[in-house]
Amino acid sequence: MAHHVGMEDKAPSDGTVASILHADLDAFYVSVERLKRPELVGRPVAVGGGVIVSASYEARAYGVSAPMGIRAARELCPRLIVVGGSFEDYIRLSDEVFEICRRYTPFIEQISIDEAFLDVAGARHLFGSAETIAAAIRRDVKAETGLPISVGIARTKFLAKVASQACKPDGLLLVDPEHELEFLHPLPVRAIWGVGVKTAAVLGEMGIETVAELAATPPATLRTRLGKSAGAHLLALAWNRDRRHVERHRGAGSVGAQRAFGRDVKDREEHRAILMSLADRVGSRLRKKQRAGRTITARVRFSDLQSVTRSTTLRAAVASTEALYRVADHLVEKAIEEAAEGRGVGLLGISVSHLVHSPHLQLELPLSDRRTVRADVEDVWRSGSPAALARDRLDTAIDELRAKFGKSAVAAASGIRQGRLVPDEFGDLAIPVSERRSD
DNA sequence: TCTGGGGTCCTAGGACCC
DNA sequence: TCTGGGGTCCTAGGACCC
Repeated sequence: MAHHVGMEDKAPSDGTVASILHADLDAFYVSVERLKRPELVGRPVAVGGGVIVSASYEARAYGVSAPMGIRAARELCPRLIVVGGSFEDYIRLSDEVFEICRRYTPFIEQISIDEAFLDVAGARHLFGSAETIAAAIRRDVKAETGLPISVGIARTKFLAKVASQACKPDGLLLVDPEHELEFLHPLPVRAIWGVGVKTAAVLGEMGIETVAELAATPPATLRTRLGKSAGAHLLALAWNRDRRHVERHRGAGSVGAQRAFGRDVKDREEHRAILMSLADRVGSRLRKKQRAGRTITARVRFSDLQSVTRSTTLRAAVASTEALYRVADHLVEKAIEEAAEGRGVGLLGISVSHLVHSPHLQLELPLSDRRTVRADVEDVWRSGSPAALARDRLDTAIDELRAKFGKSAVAAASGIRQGRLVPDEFGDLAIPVSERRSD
């Protein structure tokens, strides 16, 4: 890939000065809906379909939060206004916001649609202190998009994130390197990024409620209760030891899609229809990114909300709808056989990981005049069996060769049919490793 | 309070290889 | 043939985040 040209991917911050910003849009989806419908301002609003995905601060005051069923939310807040989401708008505005941030520093790591880390260590001589830059970003974002955004500033990524959470909504908070622990230690352990309900419960059993108490716990005790890595990690964070850099270009590690039915489905044909549309979504997103993946995971959630996964790793990466569908269907079959116990299915999901660049296979073809040509083949599988898929691909390749080499290639069409796919035999691509081994 | 859809990271056991 | 240690890869599940 040609992305880094002359510029480091890792940000320049040396960890001694507070120059990491965490910028986080406030109740993002709700804020966007309010731009379109100003009458929603000041009222308890939530964006959601089956469940709440974003709640305004007025709604949060009643205890409404994501993910909560809409009915339950209405019980807490009868005046709640629920609006449907418009994801294209969210993506467009998110892009606008982070483009504004980019005026101040190229060192931006976007971690979700509504938040990003920025390293402004190298930008201070141009624009002023980190605090000045944060204020400018907040001002520009408000003026140009109308959206409120909170910014936390600290010496580490972790603390910047804690700071932005602490100053929400529409706030700005700098944690002075001299007074980090005074800020951090009184907070509840849940304020730590990575401590969820389960971990907080385990810590609670140990009598640990605040970050200060966590910080004072012997490492060995934490390791035995939370695991080696998690224990060490949380203890480090409790002392604000965090050496992670702001990283640009963090490509996704997996791509997936899932769908909940909202009811019990036992019919395999219905499952297949859903799987095909999921495979199509995942496949087209992969192809758009010029990526393909080797490990396919299918998720099945049963009617009682218990869910299982089955996965397989192929010898070569795939990105085609057809291959994803076939592998996923095989995995779902297996999951149901092994775990359903008569229960119906409430959700199906497909996810692809182990991603590599360039999903294109290269085709090596001997022409009838003894020349050999190589061609990249577009990922366009359509038919059913591996053999038929191979033919389908070859046909596509032949079309391309005709366009590239003209009549000599057309005349050599029968010779081309002897072509071999490299680096792998074609049919292998959609066959799980574990099954192939037996032959 | 029974809940969507997109992700990340870690763990543990087993297979397999040297 | 036995024995051991180390490393990598794969699979399944779980916790967490927005």
